Amino acid sequence: MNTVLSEQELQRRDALAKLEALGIDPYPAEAFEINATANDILTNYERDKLNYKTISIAGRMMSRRVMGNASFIELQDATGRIQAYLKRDDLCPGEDKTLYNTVFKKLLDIGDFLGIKGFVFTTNSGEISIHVQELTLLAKSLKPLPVVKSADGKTFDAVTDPEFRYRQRYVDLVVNPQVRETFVKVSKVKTAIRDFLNERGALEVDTPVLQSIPGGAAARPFTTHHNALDIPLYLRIANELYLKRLIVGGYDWVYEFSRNFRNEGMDRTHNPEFTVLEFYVAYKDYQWMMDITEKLFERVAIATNGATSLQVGDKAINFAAPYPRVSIYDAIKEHTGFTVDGLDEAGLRNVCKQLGIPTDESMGKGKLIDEIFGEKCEHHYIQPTFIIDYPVEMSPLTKKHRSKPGLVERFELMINGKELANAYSELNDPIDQRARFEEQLQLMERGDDEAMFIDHDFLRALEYGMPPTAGIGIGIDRLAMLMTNQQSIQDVLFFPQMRPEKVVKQASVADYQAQGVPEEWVPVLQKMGLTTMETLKAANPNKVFNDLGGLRKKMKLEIPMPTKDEVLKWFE
RNA sequence: GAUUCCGUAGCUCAGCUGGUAGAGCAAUACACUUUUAAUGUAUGGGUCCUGGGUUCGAAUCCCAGCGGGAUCACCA
Repeated sequence: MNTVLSEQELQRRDALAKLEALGIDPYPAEAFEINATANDILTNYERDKLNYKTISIAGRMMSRRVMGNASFIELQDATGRIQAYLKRDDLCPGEDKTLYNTVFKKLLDIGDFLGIKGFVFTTNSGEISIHVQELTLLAKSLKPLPVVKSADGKTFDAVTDPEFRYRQRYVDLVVNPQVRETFVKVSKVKTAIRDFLNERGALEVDTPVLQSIPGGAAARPFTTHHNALDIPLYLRIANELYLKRLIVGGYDWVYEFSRNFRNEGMDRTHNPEFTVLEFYVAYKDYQWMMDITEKLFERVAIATNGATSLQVGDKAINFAAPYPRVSIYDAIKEHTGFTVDGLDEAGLRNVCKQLGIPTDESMGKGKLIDEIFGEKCEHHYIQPTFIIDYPVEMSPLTKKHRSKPGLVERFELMINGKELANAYSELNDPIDQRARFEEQLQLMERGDDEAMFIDHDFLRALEYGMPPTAGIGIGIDRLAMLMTNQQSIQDVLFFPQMRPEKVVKQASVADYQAQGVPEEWVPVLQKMGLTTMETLKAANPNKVFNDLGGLRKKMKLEIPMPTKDEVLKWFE
């Protein structure tokens, strides 16, 4: 990040000063009353012209076409862009034409926020426009926006650099309307889920983000420290164990949009913080959960895109319920030909070897089966499919299967070759749960750094009794990616994680003054690239003195030259 | 973390086997008093990501670093 001002930034600061000199506050405090939006005018004006005789609208000026005593600008508000027409003598009915000639033409810039009052009309070339009668500057913009133009569906000079777009998302949102659209859809996904759950009597809750035991999932947490308590705390990797405590407490359906944090790699589908919707329902099982899940996804698809069918890349995905249900063993058999049902650890390792899947000593039975599925099966499930009945070893919080020994009542929902949701009949036998946690401890000792810790308070809660419960976690960011047809998680998060930007270290004006440099010469030294005291002192005093004269002329500064002796003191 | 590609004006991008840094938009000034990304003329604007090296000479070649993208690994 460079803090030296560019030519255009200096011009805008100059315009700012001139506005103030004219008595115009570039950042007025008063509210600006609005009675119309761009989209409202464009969609309704033609059939309701009488209602647009005295409109008041505000937004950013995104383009300006001056033609002598008349001009056209484009105003962009939250709903879109509309053209406005300014005529000098309408804007300035009296003798004083300053507002048009100076303020509008010289001192306003693309990106400024304006409030305009006037009436709507249609131009000769047929474009619905606002005839401006009053113009108010609402906020001056000091940094030039990238100018993106478009016509006939073609876009010119669009800002596409991902680094620019993610670091300065505000600019991305201003100049790329389709990005604003994407995030509106992301919001619709969440609203649709809330509506769906609230209609059925679910209770939205909040549980701790700071946890002393990061439980409920297998992942590496971020660690932090609480000063007053003097204890380590972890940012949550999941909220599962807290929601189940609430089921113990007597609620029968709770949900939370949980911001989770995992200290792992980042890529197109992983951000260190991400959102998972979890919900838990008393007296239900995973069969019921599959029924409700397919209804939920169907609802979300309709709410965000208006249809159950959705084109994602080159694939059409159909969210209409119901979805097929395939056991993980059947899936492996179908896609590899191997029957892994009943195999022990050594047998599974052998299968992995034959399939060319690398294994290591820390992997238990569950992990091995997971590897085979992930490697050979997962990507085949494009249409929504429930993969069900997982081995007990990979599911330490899941109830044992009612009829199939060695398995648990669990499903994952696969869509477009990716896992979108994970759900199960919750384990509510406290004795069994304690034993499962202890197995996790053994995995940890074998070197699995993602195995779970024992949460004794959670076990105590289970000992008071938890009703049979079905629970699910749905990856909201990935669901949003799917629903908005985005390839990268960074495109459905407003501010994806980035390495912090380097701020170019720069001396302040006070630093220069302390060195004896008069304030008016500071910009000149900065122009020479002498932006720190170290570079200044290391510079050749004779050359600096000479360059001062040259730049004084070039920058059109009307300040007297310092003497050479005065300049030499800057280097002491 | 590994591999690979990229980093040039406010923005989008050219810049060949090394020879004084370029265009369009944006900006400034003037002209034109008119519309549909696109009026004309002129002007200003650069730490060619940073630091080394090779060379008479580096935006260009080499090395290292920084930042980003993509692929992979881990995971949701």
